[in-house]
Amino acid sequence: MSAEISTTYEPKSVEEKWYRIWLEQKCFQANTESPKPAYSIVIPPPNVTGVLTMGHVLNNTIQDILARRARALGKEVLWLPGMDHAGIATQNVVEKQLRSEGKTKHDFSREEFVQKVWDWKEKYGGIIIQQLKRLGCSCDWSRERFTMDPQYIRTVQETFVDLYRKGLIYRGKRMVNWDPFYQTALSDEEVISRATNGTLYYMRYEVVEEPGTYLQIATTRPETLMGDTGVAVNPADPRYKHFIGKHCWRPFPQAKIPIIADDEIDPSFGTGVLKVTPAHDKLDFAIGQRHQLEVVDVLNPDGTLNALAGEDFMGMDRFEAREKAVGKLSDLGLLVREEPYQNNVGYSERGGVPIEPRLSEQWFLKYPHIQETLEAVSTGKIQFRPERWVKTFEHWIGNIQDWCISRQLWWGHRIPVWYHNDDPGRIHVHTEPPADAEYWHQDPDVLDTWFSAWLWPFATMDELTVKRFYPTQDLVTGPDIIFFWVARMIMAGFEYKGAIPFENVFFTGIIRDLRGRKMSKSLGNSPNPLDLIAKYGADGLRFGLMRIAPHGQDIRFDEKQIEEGRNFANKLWNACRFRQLQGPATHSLSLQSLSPYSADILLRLNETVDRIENAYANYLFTEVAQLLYEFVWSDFCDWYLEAAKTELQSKQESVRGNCLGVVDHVLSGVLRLLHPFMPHITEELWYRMGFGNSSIQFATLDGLGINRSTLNPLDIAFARQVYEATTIARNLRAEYRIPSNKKVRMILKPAFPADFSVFARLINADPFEVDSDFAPSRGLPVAVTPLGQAFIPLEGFVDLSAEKERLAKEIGKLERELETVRRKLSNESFVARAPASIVAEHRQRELDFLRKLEQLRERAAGL
RNA sequence: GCGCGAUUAGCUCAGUGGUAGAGCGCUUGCUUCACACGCAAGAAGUCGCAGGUUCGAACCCUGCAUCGCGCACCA
Repeated sequence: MSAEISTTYEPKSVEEKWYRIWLEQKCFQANTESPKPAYSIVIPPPNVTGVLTMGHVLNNTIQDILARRARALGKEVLWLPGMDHAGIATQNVVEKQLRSEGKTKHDFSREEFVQKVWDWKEKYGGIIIQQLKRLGCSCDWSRERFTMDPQYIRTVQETFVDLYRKGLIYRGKRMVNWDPFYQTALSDEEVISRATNGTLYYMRYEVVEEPGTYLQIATTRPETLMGDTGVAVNPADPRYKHFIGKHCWRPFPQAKIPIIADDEIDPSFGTGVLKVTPAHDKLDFAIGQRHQLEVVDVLNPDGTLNALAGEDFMGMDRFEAREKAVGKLSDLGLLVREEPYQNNVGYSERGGVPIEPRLSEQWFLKYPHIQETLEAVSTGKIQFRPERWVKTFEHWIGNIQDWCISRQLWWGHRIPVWYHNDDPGRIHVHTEPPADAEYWHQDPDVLDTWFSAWLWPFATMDELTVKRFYPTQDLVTGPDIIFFWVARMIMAGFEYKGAIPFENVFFTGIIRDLRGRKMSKSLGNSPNPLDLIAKYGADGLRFGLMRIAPHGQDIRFDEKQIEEGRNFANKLWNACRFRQLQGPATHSLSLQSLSPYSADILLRLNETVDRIENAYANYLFTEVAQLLYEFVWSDFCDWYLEAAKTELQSKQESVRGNCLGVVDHVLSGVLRLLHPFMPHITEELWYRMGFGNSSIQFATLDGLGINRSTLNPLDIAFARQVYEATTIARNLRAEYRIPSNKKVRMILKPAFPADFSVFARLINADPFEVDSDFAPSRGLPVAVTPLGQAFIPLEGFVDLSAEKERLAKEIGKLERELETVRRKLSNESFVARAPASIVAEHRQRELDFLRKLEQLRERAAGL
């Protein structure tokens, strides 16, 4: 059982070994038949093209902590994993591959191309699943799902058909966000606005009815002027009132266009005159509709200009065309001036190019259950953590627009709609094609990836699993997909399960580099988590990251912190190693004869367990990590184990045994408490130490806390006095430049009779004498401690002035502290209004300071 | 323009009314029989600024500044 433990923990082999065993033993499989209470969580499905990022590490570590904590609390846990087919991202990977071979998707039929994507997926997809396993994630892999599994596809199609029949899905010609790079429509959420440096061009259009009179117009997009079908001013603008109803000349291709009045025109912007291009701007389109302006679309789907723009522009890219249009205006003497201008331009999230507002025929969804969704979050039926995201959520819901769900891609869920070849108005909306399929053609578009993702919490579950595990308890995700995913899942939950899909949503922060920049591939500032795992172990990475991941705040990543995680694992390893060198774990906890130090550590363990409980209740994972770190490193290793060495070396077997019982109790508890954060090392030590015969992940936390009434408060007070005295005495040693490993003679003039052997050990005093009648000689260095005065009889000369100076410094410090306390106590309002306990505390402090001062002054006076 | 967040030691960050904290880094001393991925001791902070509430404010309120994020506008 007790194989020898090396002095340095080597995570790699241990971590890989345990993960393999866990899988073999099916430890993570959820049992629908289990009588235990259910706990479930669904993974935010990573893209099938994805590789593990620091964001994934954070997100999935938190989920694993929740899952493993739930197991420790006796729950039947389902952590359901899977992947998203990630429409654009995946299609792009394959298209890129084709481009490198000098081909495009149009060299293949649609079926062939889709097959190629599947081939890619089988061969390279899902690397991230292996990476999540390396991280230690306790997902039920037997239930791994993909958003393009046959069953999932079926559910998506049924949903589409159902919503169509309910009238919530409809087809329409509307202004949509068009990505000219991928040549597809996008939802509003996929457009990100970026401040962009551009130019505001001032040009002039001649008024037809008044030759020689010009209207000045400011625009950032001169390349669309060929699509202008009107010029608009504010009806109340005195500068232009008399032009309303007249016309002006569009310079090229030359045409008469009307001057109209519309309230939406802001007279203070630019010149107060807007050129109206209904085909290429949302506002212009709306104005055009109101005034029955013609719609002239001068752009091709790929962002080049078409024949309507004129022959000299035809085929030209939109940004080249901008230069050319400016040049042409200038040549015609119509360009007045240009000025630098910063405005926000909508970019395609995926394509990275400016989007074009474009009029096109698309499928839209009217969101269901908007009101219930809003209420679920506002009333806290679904808890957002941190809560502040509720406001963002409410704002979005309040301004919600219909969702454009069709995408002009090949990879994805094909829209289950067929149009009759002879009469395109006749449509067949069904999960199955029409019986006389040869007379029909299917809609070429696929659905937005999020249209499958919004069904994730239940579309991944069979009937029995839904019954047992839906709704889920926790969702862990980034706030960047609050609209894309979180909000929509709630609506789908109401629509199809009549219930919320999850009770809590934990929003993680974003991991940034030390300069505060988002981590990204292009910046090259994102460390590879697998390199970090190789260097520090998965447990080290997990713990290190959790210790710096404040509650929902962004995180500045510093590899030093991960190193700390590794060091902590090593500390734990060596604490266990120390215990193991003391003999086998056959000692049980006996509360009958606890030493003061044992009583103290058990109380601190109790307090730590309580605080951890409380931190978990509030999803404060960083605090849990911090509490465990402090307890293990400081309370247990630095203080308790060092104090316990005296008992462990006792000749009395019962003293030794009692102490080992406490050490085992605390260590076994610590391993169980740490397991959610550091699953591998805790499992390894659990077995090595002989604390259990089955996996630690199912070990409950029962019996960890000790009934406080069995812990003698006087014992605990004494232990703390010893610790305080130790620090003071060690400080004195250091002041006198005595190396910490050097044994020196010390004499304690005790304040009260007690067993001071542990004190002697902790301050490395040998020989150590206790002498109530000790009469120190002049200038003998002293540490004034709660246990009494500890003297170091130095060999040879004693530097009187040095000791004098040292005492004066200490006295000065104490006097300042005393002064602070006294000032407060002499304040009548303080004594009258502050709670009695606070006042009493201050009084006690005053007494302590006085007592110590008195002793120090006495020593100083004797010099 | 509206909203949200941040501002605490050189660095990364804890700390929601009662003596300013941790780790790293720094200084000093230690291969002390678990651990140098370690041990001990130490230096280091007008808690962004200005008001207010309170016996008492890093913490609550108001205003401001700087940085970041989101939404809207974007001719």
